[in-house]
Amino acid sequence: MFNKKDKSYPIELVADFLGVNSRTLYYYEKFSLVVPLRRGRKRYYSKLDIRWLEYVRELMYDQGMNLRSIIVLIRRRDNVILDKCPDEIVDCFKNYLVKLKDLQH
Amino acid sequence: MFNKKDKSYPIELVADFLGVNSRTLYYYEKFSLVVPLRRGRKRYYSKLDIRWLEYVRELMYDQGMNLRSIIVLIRRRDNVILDKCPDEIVDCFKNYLVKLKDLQH
DNA sequence: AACTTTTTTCACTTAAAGTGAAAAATACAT
DNA sequence: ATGTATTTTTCACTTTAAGTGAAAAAAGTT
Repeated sequence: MFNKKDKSYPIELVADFLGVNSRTLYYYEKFSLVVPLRRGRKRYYSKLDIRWLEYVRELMYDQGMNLRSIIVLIRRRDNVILDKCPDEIVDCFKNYLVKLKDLQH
Repeated sequence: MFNKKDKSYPIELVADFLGVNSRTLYYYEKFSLVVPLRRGRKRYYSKLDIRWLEYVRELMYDQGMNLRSIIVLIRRRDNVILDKCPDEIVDCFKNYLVKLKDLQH
């Protein structure tokens, strides 16, 4: 069985799911906001990575926070703000994968 | 005696002390980041206001946070990040006032 | 009324966040 | 190995938040 930390999702899939350009994920990586696994040159993201990115997007788009603030909060291990990332987001991504498979047949 | 909540410092003085343009303080007011007392049209800031603004500047300039993030943290009453505003800042401002008086003689 | 101070408005600058397009690097199939 | 497809990287551009300059508007003072 796979677990949440297995890095197995390629960048385009993740970007599509999040509704962002893959360049945005490269951009986030510059700030170590997310660090995918590299097999050769290719990047692979885990479910936890994706869940985390979903939360980052929420903070930035719904709330208007910037990257630096999120980095500050991580550095301060500010659990008040960082522990509020719900499980349902992962399930949402699961559904997306199912839909994607359906489309490919 | 005056206490820290007495609103008694005019905007130009505060702006000078903080090293910002007074327009910046008007700008912050739009977001209710600081709310000075109005006597007629004129604005007066308290020592607590000033201490708070000092801290806001530190978060923004030293750490790179943006206004929205600070507002989010206030709304969440995030004491982890908001309680770190030290008393010395107030003393620093006191010294500034003394110096200013000296210069006027 | 004339002058000063404070506030407000408009337009501009700067930098962060993000994106498009194309070049470069790599992997893949024949 | 050679041509094709995929992924990464670079460059340049757009958009928006934050901040500022200048001048008009409003108020206060003498």
